Amino acid sequence: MSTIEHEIQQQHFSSHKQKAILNIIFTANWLRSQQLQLFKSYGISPEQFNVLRILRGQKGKAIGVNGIQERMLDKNSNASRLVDKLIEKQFVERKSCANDRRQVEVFITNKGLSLLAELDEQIMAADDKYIQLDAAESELLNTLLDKLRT
Amino acid sequence: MSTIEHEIQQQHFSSHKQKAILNIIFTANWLRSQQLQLFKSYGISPEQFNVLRILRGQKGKAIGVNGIQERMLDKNSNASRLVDKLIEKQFVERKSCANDRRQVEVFITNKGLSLLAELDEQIMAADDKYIQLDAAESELLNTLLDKLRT
DNA sequence: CAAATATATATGTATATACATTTATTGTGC
DNA sequence: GCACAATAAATGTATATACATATATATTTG
Repeated sequence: MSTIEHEIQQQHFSSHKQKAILNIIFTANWLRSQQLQLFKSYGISPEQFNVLRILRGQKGKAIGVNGIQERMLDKNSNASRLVDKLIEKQFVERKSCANDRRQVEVFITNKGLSLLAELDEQIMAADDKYIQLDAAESELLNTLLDKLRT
Repeated sequence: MSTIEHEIQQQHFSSHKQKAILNIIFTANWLRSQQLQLFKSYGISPEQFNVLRILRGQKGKAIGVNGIQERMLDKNSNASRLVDKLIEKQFVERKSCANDRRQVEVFITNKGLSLLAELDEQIMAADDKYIQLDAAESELLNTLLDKLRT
């Protein structure tokens, strides 16, 4: 019994669409909670982890704070400060850009890559375990979410 | 083109499931962003709005801070402080409980009900407009999300 | 009944988001 | 070239979450 009705103790919704909105928000919070413990044990937040993955995805190619922001899951986040936190922990480096001195170029360090290699694997293993969807259902879910935002 | 691939500029995902996780989190943030402007014009946050709706749902029946927390979309939120903010704005009242003096009973005021009546209608109208799912698709989405968390 | 335990709520602190503003630099029109 | 707008990033401040701890009251147990 993990219906949204049960989870938020609400029996009536004005429409399936309104219910879906609450369900998406609730499920996103639930997902975050599931992952938090693991993140915490590595001294990093889900948002910082997201930034690290973006940087790894660059494969050494230069990216600025703006580029990170555009690729983030939350477009209203504040990449500048997240990068600060990651620099403190030596997971990323900041280099000033020669061509355009307004820009900075952000790179993931070897220490950052090591962390990701380990944490990423554990997060994915955990996800696979507690997310009760098969590939076809996941694909359908992606289709619906993409359509929702069209 | 509002596929998640495009939105976060990432072409490769390790599985449909992993992609779905990012899609849910991204979509929840997107939904929040869509609603924020409207909330802001009424001097309230989405989380405070959620608390007000919970209180309205009580139809005058007493509920404590704990009960609010259990019904919230984010179980890790902090109902106590959200109630504080709502009291400042006179949208809710706090009464000490006679039977159990540890508890407080929280009620929505007429001012709070008026706000909800107006804002709720506008939020739902806006949602209907920018959420591109029909009732059947919404129902399917709810089924998938409920299953995911099983 | 007193001491220990449990419960309801509040509070302290670190992190993150929302949004306006600031600072530094670059590009453009005249 | 210079004033002015545009851009990249950083910063200030309010709100919210995550989690540990504190405070008050209630319940249980010896």
